[in-house]
Amino acid sequence: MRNHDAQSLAFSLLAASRALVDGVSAGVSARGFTDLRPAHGFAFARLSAGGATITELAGHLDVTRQAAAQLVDELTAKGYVERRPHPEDARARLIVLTGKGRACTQAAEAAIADTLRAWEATLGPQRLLALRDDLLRIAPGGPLRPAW
Amino acid sequence: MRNHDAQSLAFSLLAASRALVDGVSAGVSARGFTDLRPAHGFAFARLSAGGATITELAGHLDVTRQAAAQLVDELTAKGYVERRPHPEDARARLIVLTGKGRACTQAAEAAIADTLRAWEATLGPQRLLALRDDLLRIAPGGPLRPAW
DNA sequence: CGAATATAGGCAAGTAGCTTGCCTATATGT
DNA sequence: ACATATAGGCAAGCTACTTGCCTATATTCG
Repeated sequence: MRNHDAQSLAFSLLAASRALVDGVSAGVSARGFTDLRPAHGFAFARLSAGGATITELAGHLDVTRQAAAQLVDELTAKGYVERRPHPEDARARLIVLTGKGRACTQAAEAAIADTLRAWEATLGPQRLLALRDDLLRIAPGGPLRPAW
Repeated sequence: MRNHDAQSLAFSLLAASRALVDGVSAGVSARGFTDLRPAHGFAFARLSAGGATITELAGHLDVTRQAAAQLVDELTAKGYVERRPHPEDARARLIVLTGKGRACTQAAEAAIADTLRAWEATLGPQRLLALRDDLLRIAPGGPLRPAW
C-alpha cells in the first residue's frame, strides 16, 4: 500500500468515525435525550449488558474509578441509572439502567440504525456488511472507549 | 441490515479508529516525539499544507480561537511551529512548521504506514484498498478533528 | 477622504472532566 | 485472628477548553 493510500485510509477512517458519533449524538438528542454527551453512550453500552460496578465501568471506559463514579453520579441525578447494593459483595454497588436509561439505549440503537441506513444507501448492503467484517477483523471487539 | 449488524459495525468502526489513534500515537512517541498528544496531530495535518492562521486552525479543529492559540503557544514553546507575520494581512500571523515540525509530520506518516501494514497483513491489500474506498465514500474528506 | 463595522488575535477568568492522594468498609488469604 | 487486597467515596488539583473583553488592522460605505 502506497504512502498516499495509507494517509487517505487513516483520514477517512477517522472522518467516518466522527460522522458516526455526530450522527448518533444528533439522533439521540432528536429523540429527546438532550442532556447526554457521546461519552455517556459508552457507559450505557456497558451497563445495558446487565449492570456493572464502578470499578468495572472505570476499566471499560479506561478512566479512574473517581471519574467513573462522577459519571454515575451525573447519570443518577439525571435519572438514567441507579445504584443498588451488590448482591454478592457488600462493598460494591451494582449500577443498573432505569427505565429511562433503557429507553435512551433504545433511542441510541435507533440512531445508529438511522445513520447506517444512509451509508447503506451509498454503498449498498453487501459492501456495508463486508465493511463490518473487515473492521471486526482489524479491531476485534476491544473495549469501547473514547479515542482521544 | 439487521439491528445487530448495525451495532457491531458501529462498535467495530469506533474500535478501529481508536486502534489507529493509539497505534499512531505510540509510533510517533517511539520515534522520539514524546511531548505530543493525538490532538496535536490534527493541527500538524492542517499546517503541513502550507501554514495557516490561528482562525483557520481553530475552524479546522472546531475549537475557539483561544484554544487554537493556546495549542500554538504550546507547539511554539516545544519548537514544532513558529509564528510569522502574515504576508498579506498585518493583523494575522501565519503559523508554519519548523524543521522539527516537519520531521515530526514525517514520523507520523511513518507511524500510520506501520499501523496499516499490520492491517494489510490481516486483510490483504485488496480488501484494505476496498475499505479505504468505501470509507471515503461514506465520509468524504470532512475536516479532521477529534471526534468527542 | 473619514467614520462605522468587521475581523485577527491576545489577556484574564471561569468551567468541565479528569487525575492523584487519602480515607473507610468489606473481602480474602494465611 | 490478623494482614493484606479490593470497592468506593471525599477533597484537592490539573488541563484543555470556554466566555468575555480588549487592541490593532481591514473593509465597507457615507
